[in-house]
Amino acid sequence: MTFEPLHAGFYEQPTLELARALLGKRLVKETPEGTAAGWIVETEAYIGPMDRAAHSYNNRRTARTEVMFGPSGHAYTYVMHTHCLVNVVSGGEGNPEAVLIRAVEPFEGIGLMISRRGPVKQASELASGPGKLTKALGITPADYGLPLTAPPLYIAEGREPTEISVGPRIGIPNSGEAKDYPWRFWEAGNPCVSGSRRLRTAPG
DNA sequence: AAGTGGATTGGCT
DNA sequence: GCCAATCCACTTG
Repeated sequence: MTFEPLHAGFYEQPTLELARALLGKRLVKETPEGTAAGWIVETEAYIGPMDRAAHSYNNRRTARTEVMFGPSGHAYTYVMHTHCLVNVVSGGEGNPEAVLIRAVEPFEGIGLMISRRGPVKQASELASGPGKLTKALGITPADYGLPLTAPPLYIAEGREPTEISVGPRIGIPNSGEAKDYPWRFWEAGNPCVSGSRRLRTAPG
């Protein structure tokens, strides 16, 4: 099954707005094994030169960050420890900004996701983290630089998120003030958001 | 040429 | 909560 990709203009909005707007959209990856897709339920914004947590902090331009300096709407993939993470490039040409996709809710190709991820207790755990979702959807470092406006990797219209929560980003304790910026967005109460299992016992 | 440190995850205490 | 797994970009010599 194929969905209609969002047009390139969608990615022209400011990065913080884009991070919100991506919630509820569908992230789709087509491979020879089949199509896997999920609703985006968690994102984080990384805003170039002034964001110490961003790889492009201080306009650092290297082979890895090169795609961030290019046009919006392309994929920035990179390897973290043993996992691949995927970002949506934003900010427009010359502005190295991006939105990290941190979690999706499985929508299509769930059997395929299970075969890639191995057995999980709950379907909500299949893609409830930035490294999990790339494995579940089959996104790899080979997807670096791909436009998100056409197969095999693209984002399509989805649903309206019920309620959006905002908070500081995850896993950047050594980034000075930047660690407290409220640049993480997620669907309130959605069990597919990263860390949901951990937080389930301590809600307010 | 070698060392360092992650935008993580899963398993064990 | 702690820690190993395991890889690569980037820095330093």
